[in-house]
Amino acid sequence: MRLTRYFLPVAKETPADAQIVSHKLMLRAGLIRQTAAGIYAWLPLGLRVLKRIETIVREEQDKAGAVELLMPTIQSADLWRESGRYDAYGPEMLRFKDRHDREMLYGPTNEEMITQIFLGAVKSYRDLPRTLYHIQWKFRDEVRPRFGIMRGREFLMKDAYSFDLDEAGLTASYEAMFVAYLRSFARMGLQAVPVRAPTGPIGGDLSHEFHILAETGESAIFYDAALEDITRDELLGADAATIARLTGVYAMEEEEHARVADCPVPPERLRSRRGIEVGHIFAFGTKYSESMGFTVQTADGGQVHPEMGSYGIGVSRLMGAIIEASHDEGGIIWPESVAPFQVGLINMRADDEKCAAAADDIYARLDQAGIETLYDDRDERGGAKFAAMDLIGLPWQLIVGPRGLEKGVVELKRRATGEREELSLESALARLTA
RNA sequence: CGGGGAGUAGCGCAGCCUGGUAGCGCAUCUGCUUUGGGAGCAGAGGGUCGCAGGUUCGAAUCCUGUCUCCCCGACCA
Repeated sequence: MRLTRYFLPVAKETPADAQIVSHKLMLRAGLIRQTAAGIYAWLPLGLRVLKRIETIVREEQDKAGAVELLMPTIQSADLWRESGRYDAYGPEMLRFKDRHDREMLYGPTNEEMITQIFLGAVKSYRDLPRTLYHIQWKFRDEVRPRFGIMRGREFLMKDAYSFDLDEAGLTASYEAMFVAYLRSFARMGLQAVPVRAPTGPIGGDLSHEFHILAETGESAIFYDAALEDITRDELLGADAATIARLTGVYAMEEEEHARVADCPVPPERLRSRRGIEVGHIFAFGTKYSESMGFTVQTADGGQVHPEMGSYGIGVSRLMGAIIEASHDEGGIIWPESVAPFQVGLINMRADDEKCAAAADDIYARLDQAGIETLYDDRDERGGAKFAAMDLIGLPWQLIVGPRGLEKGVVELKRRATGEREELSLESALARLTA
């Protein structure tokens, strides 16, 4: 993509409304634009990252055996009356009427809808287990939206729902999602800490929150330092044993931790950090299958309410979490897996015919090699180009200028470390395709 | 919902107290000089001062109402 044809409004100055670093950088790097409190437009560069995150989540959901569908953002109030949640949900749910005076709502979550869809099609134990998911925009009318995309009112969420015949099946479905979550976050270059979540009024059920450790996190986490020993490779290859190991290690949110009379973790190993909640999974059993009258027939001719679980990942929130975890004074440092482009190609002298021709040629070759490249072909000073490129945080910068061309080299810079080296074009391309 | 703050050019701000018809920096445009880490000089364009009403000869400025945004708290993925 040529910058002279792209839409990338970057800013030197930080908008006054932004408080935390990820919000500031997202605004400055031209990823998002605020349109109302807690509501954002995704600009081209931000949309690319969002889609990359979404793709990782989708791939891991598919790998875990979940099946994708897409449910609407708008739901009818009647559906929520069936489960009894229409009145229970409170003002966080955005309600409105259509032209026929029918009560509608913008979905904050989809348990009711998925249950309705599923029960209309499934009558037999033979159709279980199943896990369905979708990646869709949600709206929750937060009292106080803040931190940019991190606590927005409109946000993109992956929510999965599992249906099992019995509790053992539910546990298996839950663990499959647990693994998918560990892998998803690890692939995004994040270290996620699974925290045992309060089970709430539903009772007796499993629930875990996944937190990214960051100073700006909204919750305080207390955990055993042993959690830090777990490597990225272990998380990528996570299995039931990994889960057993992880869940065996103490990790609690502040409120829960405060209630623990005898913390099993010796003080020297107890760590306290702040965390951004990017995922939440829970097994709630038959709550919705009962309230919505969903039964399946068993092998022996009986009827049972399927055991259900739901599993959420804040896809849009993850972008903020990734930036919180990966940035420096110059701007964002995207992990390669979610970077909007892999390479930023900088033409130092767009007004120099030879240099421009050389850079154009390199751009074409990168394109042929399938390397996603943002090509800064603007006639600007080098300094402005470097600063903008650092700000938007692409993993690699390839710098082409008359000075290097004379020597037959280009400069390759790795954003994360700032390392720069002069290479022949061939070696640079080899490096980038490796 | 309680408490606090702010709406003036695309962004960041000054002007308001003490009314006299709007200014600075960045960004944008033009020209010249520049060109390897956010250039210099000269010039230019861009704002019904959130909105509505009121006071006044005259309102960005004073008064009343209203909308929006931000922060702290409570709440929450």
